[in-house]
Amino acid sequence: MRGSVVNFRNKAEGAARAIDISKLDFSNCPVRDVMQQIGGKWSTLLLEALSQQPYRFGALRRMVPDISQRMLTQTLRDLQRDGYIEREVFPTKPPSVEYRMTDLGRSLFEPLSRLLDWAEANHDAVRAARARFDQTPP
Amino acid sequence: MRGSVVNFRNKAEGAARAIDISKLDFSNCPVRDVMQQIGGKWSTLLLEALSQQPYRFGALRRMVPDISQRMLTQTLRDLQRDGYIEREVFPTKPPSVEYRMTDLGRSLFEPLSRLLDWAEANHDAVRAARARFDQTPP
DNA sequence: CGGGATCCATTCCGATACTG
DNA sequence: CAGTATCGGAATGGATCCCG
Repeated sequence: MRGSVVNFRNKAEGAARAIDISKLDFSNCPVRDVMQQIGGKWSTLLLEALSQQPYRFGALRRMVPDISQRMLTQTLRDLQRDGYIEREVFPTKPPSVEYRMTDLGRSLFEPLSRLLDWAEANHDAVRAARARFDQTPP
Repeated sequence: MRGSVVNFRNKAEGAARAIDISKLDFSNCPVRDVMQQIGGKWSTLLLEALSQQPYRFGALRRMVPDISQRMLTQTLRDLQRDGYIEREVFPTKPPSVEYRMTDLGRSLFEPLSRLLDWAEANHDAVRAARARFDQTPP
């Protein structure tokens, strides 16, 4: 398993004592840290869009019709912050801004894409399981 | 791309008119529907744990020391609802409950695991990008 | 056109207390 | 042991208005 589930080495290792949870830094866990961002409501949708080709702000907005302007801006900024996408401003009037994937983003999207393929292929099975669960007596 | 980004066929296709967003059912989008659950704060951690072997409630609690009892219960129920894990109750005194992955869960964890591998391998790059972004002038 | 700033609703999550 | 119930705070996301 990737280190431990929480990805840290207990400094009191060898001492079979209880560990002080408050002293641990769980943000060092890659699973948590990366999945946090990927798991956002709009992240994968935008990564999928930008995996095809660069798009401008307005184009992305049209591709994901129910995203708010605020969340589009914010999600794009967060993806840029993590190094998955780049932002280029063209000083035209009115200005235009283009977003494109970075190499890091493309390397992320490789395994991510396989997961999305799975989601599409097994969506029915998941929905069926859900329906079954919801119908059994409480 | 998997259908459109939002995964629906515009029924007014061919008519280049604006579509009525309020009439669309975005929950039919597998990407959204599956990633929603996977993206939860604890889901991947628990899936990773259970991908190894079945575990009891208390064991999972110890493997993820900072999860609350409430969230452990709830996340496990949600994962069970989606068909990724099974729950078996042994009517001992006191009762013991074991959680194990289903075939569906194992098939999900295959691509998911690749993504977690990526996260572990590229965590430093992500953190570096983040630090760079946060240091550039506001 | 591509945002920033504000305000508000919802949802998520943790802490605590109680139970078969 | 493995939950359930309730509460409150934090985080998340949407709506609206403004701006260069």
